[in-house]
Amino acid sequence: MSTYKPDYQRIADDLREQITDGRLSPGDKLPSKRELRDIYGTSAQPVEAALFLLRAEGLIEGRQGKGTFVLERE
Amino acid sequence: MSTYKPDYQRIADDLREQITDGRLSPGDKLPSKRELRDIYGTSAQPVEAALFLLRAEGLIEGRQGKGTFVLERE
DNA sequence: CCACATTTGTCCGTATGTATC
DNA sequence: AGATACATACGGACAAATGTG
Repeated sequence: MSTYKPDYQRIADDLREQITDGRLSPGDKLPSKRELRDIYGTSAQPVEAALFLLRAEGLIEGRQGKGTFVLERE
Repeated sequence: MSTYKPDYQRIADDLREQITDGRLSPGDKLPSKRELRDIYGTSAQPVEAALFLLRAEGLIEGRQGKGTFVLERE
């Protein structure tokens, strides 16, 4: 057995936890993708996948030229 | 205004429709990623993103070495 | 057991488009 | 005009699992 999780999953889990436990509130801006890349020590791809996942979950929304923001809970 | 949709969205929509309207049934195997690439005339990336999305939606499941299969509806 | 082909999953680097400031 | 930032796409690479010989 293995406890391995891909980078994008760890990033998504970490950000999701920050959102659900209130460290990130609706309307808050997430770090930029470049910053997330540096924070997690990966390339752009895992960051993209993590944000893609959280978008699909309806937790965040990206706004071109502005940033990525936490959405209101449905 | 524009009706543009990215490739991965078109692929995901097409496959999702095939699943929900019964052309693809639970247990059925989807075309391989290589085949999907050729079918939709894209590179691997949009195909990956489409399957990633449908996986997140719980519609399909990938099995390494075997293929991608339609799941039972929950 | 080993070699090989197939297939899914993940990651890297790079480039382009679009929108904002 | 330039910098910043998100979104999408291309090409290439390697790991893991499966099946066949």
